[in-house]
Amino acid sequence: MPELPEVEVVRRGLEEILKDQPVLKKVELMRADLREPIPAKKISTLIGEKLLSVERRAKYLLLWTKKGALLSHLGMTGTWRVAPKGDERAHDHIYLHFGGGLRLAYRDPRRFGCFDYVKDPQKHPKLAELGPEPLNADFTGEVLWESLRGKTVALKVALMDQKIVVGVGNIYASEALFAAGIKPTLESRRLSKERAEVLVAEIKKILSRSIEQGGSSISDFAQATGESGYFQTTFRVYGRGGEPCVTCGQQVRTKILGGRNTFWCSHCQK
DNA sequence: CTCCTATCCTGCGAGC
DNA sequence: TGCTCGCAGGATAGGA
Repeated sequence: MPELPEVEVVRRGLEEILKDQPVLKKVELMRADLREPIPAKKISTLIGEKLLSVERRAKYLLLWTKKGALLSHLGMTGTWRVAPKGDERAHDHIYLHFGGGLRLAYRDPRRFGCFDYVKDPQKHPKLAELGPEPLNADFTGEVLWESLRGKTVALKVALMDQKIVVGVGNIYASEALFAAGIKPTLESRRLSKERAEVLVAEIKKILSRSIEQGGSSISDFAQATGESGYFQTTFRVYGRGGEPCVTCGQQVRTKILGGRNTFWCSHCQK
């Protein structure tokens, strides 16, 4: 589910739910590992603390207490939900119990997600090497262009590289390139500065529009995190291989790039 | 260094 | 209906 917009929607939902909650009373692990072992002992540092805010960095969530944060990555299939007593489901791996009786469940069938305890984000190995946030003002066409210098990988692969820019995953990479009229197979170093500006503008536009639409699903956050109407309705190329391009009618092409299926229109994207 | 591939894991839809 | 196959929104290790 989660690229940047979905994680941001989850962040907002979690922050709303956790606002004014009493202290975290118990962390219940239903298994010892996901993609990696869950550091239960370190995480237990947070017990007895209030959750003060929820931060998003790239596709990571940081649930902050004054002692440190619980780091949560949703992988491909991770979700958070409010799970009242009786609402236990297969693949619930972690329950957070709060003083007032609220229980939050982390569910992740494929277990590609991960957890950690973070004290200083700057020093955390998973966070330290991340590239710029696409929605921040410091992510500009020039910055992107600079970081693509000399790179021979397909532009679409570079967009999914979290060192170049964070939060753009397989769907939004295809969608942003379509919106910018740039073919995903273009060698990264061949992107002109001018076209980099266009691409950055489209990335920002598409991510923020998606967050806005996902925002409407915050109310049913407890049921189905992140599954906003955006997905079914507004993809222009993703998942539409062989179908006519929404702009010109030519067949949408597909190709595996960086191990992931990629969609584009060779008439509209040069 | 950079780039590419395989891999972790379960669920679901397509096709037989 | 039931089975198998291929594919799925991420990230990383290891090899070339």
